[in-house]
Amino acid sequence: MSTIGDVAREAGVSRSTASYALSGKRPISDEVRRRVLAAAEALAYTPNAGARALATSETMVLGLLAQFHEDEFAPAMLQYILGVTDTARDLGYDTLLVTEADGARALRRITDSRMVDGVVLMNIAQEDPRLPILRAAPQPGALVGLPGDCSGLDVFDLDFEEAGRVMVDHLHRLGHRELVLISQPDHVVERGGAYVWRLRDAALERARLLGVTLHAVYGESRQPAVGRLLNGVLDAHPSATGLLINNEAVAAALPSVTYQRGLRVPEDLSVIGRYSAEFAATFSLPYSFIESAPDRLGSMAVRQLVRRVESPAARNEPFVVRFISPELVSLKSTAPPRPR
Amino acid sequence: MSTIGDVAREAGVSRSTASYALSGKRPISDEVRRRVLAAAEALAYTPNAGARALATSETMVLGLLAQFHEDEFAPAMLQYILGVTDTARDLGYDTLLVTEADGARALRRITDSRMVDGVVLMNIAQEDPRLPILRAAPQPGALVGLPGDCSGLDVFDLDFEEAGRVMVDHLHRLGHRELVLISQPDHVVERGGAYVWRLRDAALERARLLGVTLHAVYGESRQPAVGRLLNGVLDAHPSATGLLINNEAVAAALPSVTYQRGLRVPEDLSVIGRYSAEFAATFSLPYSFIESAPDRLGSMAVRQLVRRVESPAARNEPFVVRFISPELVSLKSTAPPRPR
DNA sequence: GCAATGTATCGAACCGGTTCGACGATTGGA
DNA sequence: TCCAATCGTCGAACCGGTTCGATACATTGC
Repeated sequence: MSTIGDVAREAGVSRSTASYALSGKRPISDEVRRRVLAAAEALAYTPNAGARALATSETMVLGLLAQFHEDEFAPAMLQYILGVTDTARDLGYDTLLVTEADGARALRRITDSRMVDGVVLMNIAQEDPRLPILRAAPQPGALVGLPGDCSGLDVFDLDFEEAGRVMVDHLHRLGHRELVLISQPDHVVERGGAYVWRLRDAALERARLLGVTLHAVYGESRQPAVGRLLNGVLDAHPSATGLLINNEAVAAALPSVTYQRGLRVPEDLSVIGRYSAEFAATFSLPYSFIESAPDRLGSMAVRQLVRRVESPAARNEPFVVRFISPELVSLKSTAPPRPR
Repeated sequence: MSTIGDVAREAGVSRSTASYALSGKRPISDEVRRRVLAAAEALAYTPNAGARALATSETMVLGLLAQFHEDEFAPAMLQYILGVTDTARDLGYDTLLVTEADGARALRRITDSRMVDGVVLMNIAQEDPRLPILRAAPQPGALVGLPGDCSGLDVFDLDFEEAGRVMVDHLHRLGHRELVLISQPDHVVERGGAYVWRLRDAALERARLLGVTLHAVYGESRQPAVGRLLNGVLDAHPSATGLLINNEAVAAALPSVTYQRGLRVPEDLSVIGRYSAEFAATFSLPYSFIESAPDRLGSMAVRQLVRRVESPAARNEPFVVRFISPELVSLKSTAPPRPR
């Protein structure tokens, strides 16, 4: 491989002149610039990333910490990841994907060694052990997901509270008075997945205000437990007329259960999910849903991160906590209730 | 952040001595080693990745080129990715995930700039424009998927030909004489997805030998087209008693279609898929399937890649093309045929 | 006609590691 | 007692970029 020294020699100038001609950071005569560019072209010169990182303290790489837990629905994660990698590339960055189980250690490794200019954290827990490390790190970071303590961090998440209220309001307006909300499995909550109770508590509160009965149950995330759970829930609450689903795996499993039981949606049962349009299309889910906008969230996180990485001024701006408002996309899976 | 110079000063030795004490590449007295390690600990010293890469020409990063096409089923890809990242980490490497649409340009970028020590390529096409670049690159590479020309490359893939034969054999043995094989969409083949016709042609050949009628149809990968397609296929071939599915999206969509049509599996229809156990569990697919072993393939590719990266001897070994033999996992979705 | 200004280029230092060759101090053998 | 070998450490060079300060030369102003 050729170095900038080779290019300089080929063009008959010094290394520094070659560097300036390529970067444009100092005025260079047209003649010399032309020669340097031609030499670089001829030698297929590409700057060495390590050397450049050493000299400039910029790697043009962002870290992406994502975790794939047994009890979470992996396909839903993928869209967040693609939102991040696509936007990063648009802004000129590559993405180091880290899926290590010990996220704290991984974070320390990639920040301390200066492999990355910034990091995006996903699967944020209420008390996330990675956050103290991120706050102390020299690089900026952005979160997709809401932790207990947002201080010193840029945070992006869906407004799950509002999502819970929108779901309840919508079915209440149609006349429903008894609903079931299926959340994520227990472990997700125990691990600190706050979005589960954020949506649930807001939904319960709104239901209470409206005089609607809301049964909140935990879900499952793997088959065949999901199917059993769904059947159990429908058996246990025969008079419930609406189903709210804050759990991708349950949503994906629902169609076969309703077919099996001969339930029609929305005639016999109204259903609202919470996932992305992409997810709905992939799994052909015929339910109205709250758009969870994973690509938008990933993209927003990266944009803010890159702002801070690239501008010293931006690094001192106050931190932001930004919620995407839930949008209810209607696929006509809700209707006025009818006793089952 | 502290540098090795800081550590050396703190320990009262030269930078080179500190380096040797930490790496163990030259004998160092116990006393000095102790002081250096203590200093490194006290200063929370972590080597700068860029500097080390520059000095050693090793980045401890592997590139992973994956593409997410509109007409492919994204969740299936995820498992290959995790197979790669997990194994890479076990071997001490981080993973640069590149999902850029222009894979050839991306590959050139990360190899020329020496950001990675090696690359894993996925979504291999018959005539893949990335392969000439990979062959010319200074870093070794490994492929998950079989291209038209394997020369100069390590290649890992499922034995799709054998998979096609196993499917046909299995149903033939049960007494089936008319089958339908649903493949990937047209575009996948046009783009060079050889695995589609590798399985299909082998299945057709075996069916011909056995005197079995095999209707080979293209699939779809997005809803609602998938559902329409499935219904169309079942309408068009009312006397077919077995379904072979080489298409994750179609497999995922099949349960709701069979429920809708009141078809029982395996009583009315025998079904065999081709996907991973993980995929089957995630989507609660009740069909016997050929295990496509994405995690194993990703892992094998990385192991071979790292061997070549780390050992100059291994770099000169002959290239390997290794096929995983298809294993039929029975979930009892096949039975002797009965006219529909 | 000469100082002041501006423009294009060069040399050297630096980023933070690793590694090679040399050197002084100890040890062992003759 | 002297020399060779061994061990532990140091200084310097190097990896391949970027950037600062200096310099040479051309241009402008008075």
